[in-house]
Amino acid sequence: MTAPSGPRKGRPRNADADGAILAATREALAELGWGGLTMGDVAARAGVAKTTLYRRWPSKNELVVAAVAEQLDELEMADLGSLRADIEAVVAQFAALLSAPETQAALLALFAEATRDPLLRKRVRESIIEPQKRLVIAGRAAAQTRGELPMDSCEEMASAAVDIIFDTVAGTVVHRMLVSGEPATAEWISAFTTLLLAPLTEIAAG
Amino acid sequence: MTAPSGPRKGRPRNADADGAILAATREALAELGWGGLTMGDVAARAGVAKTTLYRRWPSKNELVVAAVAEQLDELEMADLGSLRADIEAVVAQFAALLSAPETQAALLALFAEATRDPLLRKRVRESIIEPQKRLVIAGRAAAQTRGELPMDSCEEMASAAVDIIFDTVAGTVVHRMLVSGEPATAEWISAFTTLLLAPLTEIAAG
DNA sequence: CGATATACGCTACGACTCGTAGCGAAAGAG
DNA sequence: CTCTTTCGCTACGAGTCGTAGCGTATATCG
Repeated sequence: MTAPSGPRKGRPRNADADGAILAATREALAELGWGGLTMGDVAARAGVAKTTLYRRWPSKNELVVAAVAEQLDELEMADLGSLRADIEAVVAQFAALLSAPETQAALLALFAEATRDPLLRKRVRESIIEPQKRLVIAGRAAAQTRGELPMDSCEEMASAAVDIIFDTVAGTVVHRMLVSGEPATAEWISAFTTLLLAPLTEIAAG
Repeated sequence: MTAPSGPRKGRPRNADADGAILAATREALAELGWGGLTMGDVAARAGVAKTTLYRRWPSKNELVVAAVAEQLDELEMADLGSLRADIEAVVAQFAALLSAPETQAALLALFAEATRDPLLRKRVRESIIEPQKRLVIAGRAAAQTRGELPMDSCEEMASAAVDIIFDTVAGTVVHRMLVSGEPATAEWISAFTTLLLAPLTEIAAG
């Protein structure tokens, strides 16, 4: 379904233009931010006319959402064999994602817009937040099968544990990368993981 | 120093206008977001002329920074007699403040703009982030006098501890309230405090 | 009291951006 | 060849930022 049955008659769209425009949007977003980004500038960077942008996306907001969504389709998670390694991998992944200036500006601009647009907020949560939560769930499950963490006594506690761990990891990394503005060095990741490991078993046990 | 010795001659500024303008800014920011907020609209809401805004703040950015900073000055650190109670109280305060839509939109819009504007980023850190560290400092001092935490072995370690604690608390609460969009229930606050208390003494001890 | 100095509201302005409309030309389908 | 769609280009109306000028209101100083 949703077969992209493009128009069968007429001049076809430039297939390369979409990627070039979205890349130019992310580039401009990194340099100028949401407010400083202009459609004319994006068009010039992509080497197309401004009217071409509006022919493919109805507004500046929609264009930026599409540009960020395309960027966030790369997220994955690996089982590294130990709880510490998995946590450090998750933290490093967050940090790497947030170290790109274009992602910083794009994500925060999206979050800001989402605070007053419930539809956009829902889309951000489903496309960005929940997938990251699955990383925590997978890591916990792997640690439990390895015997590093006790099995969940009940489903409710497990869900709460996932939420609190995710909020702490994501929140702290985001705060450090975006607010403090300091990079997540290997030393910092290791120290934060140590800090996180101490109470983890307690919470997991319930 | 920095005695705000205002001009001694000439018509004095309307003392009520500052508060009205900042309140109008937060209100407009909640309804329209950063991009939708206009200086003319803020002036109309506050019942002043647009030129009055520019007479008191040099730009839209600075006005929003001041509006958000004023909002966050409401936070206070209460001495409730135990470290756990103090932490839970300040987390609850912070969460309650961030549950207001106007604060959500304001903070996120500000952070988003700050990712591209180093000067604005610096202003945000100085006017909003750094002043809130006083809560951590006060809470730690109270806990130390009560004997719940050891005294600082050296100033450098104490400063690092304050930074880490603040980053974790602020980052986690902000993330949960603004990004995940879930309320900070009493259960969540209690669980997060437990998570925070375990490594706290280690860090404080150095 | 008058002179001085500042804040105020109002209007207008230049520069810039959004998003749209119209034009001729290009590129494919039937 | 004809029809349809996309393309780049130019121009436009509406709206915003931040500034300047003007007359007026309200304070301090001599």
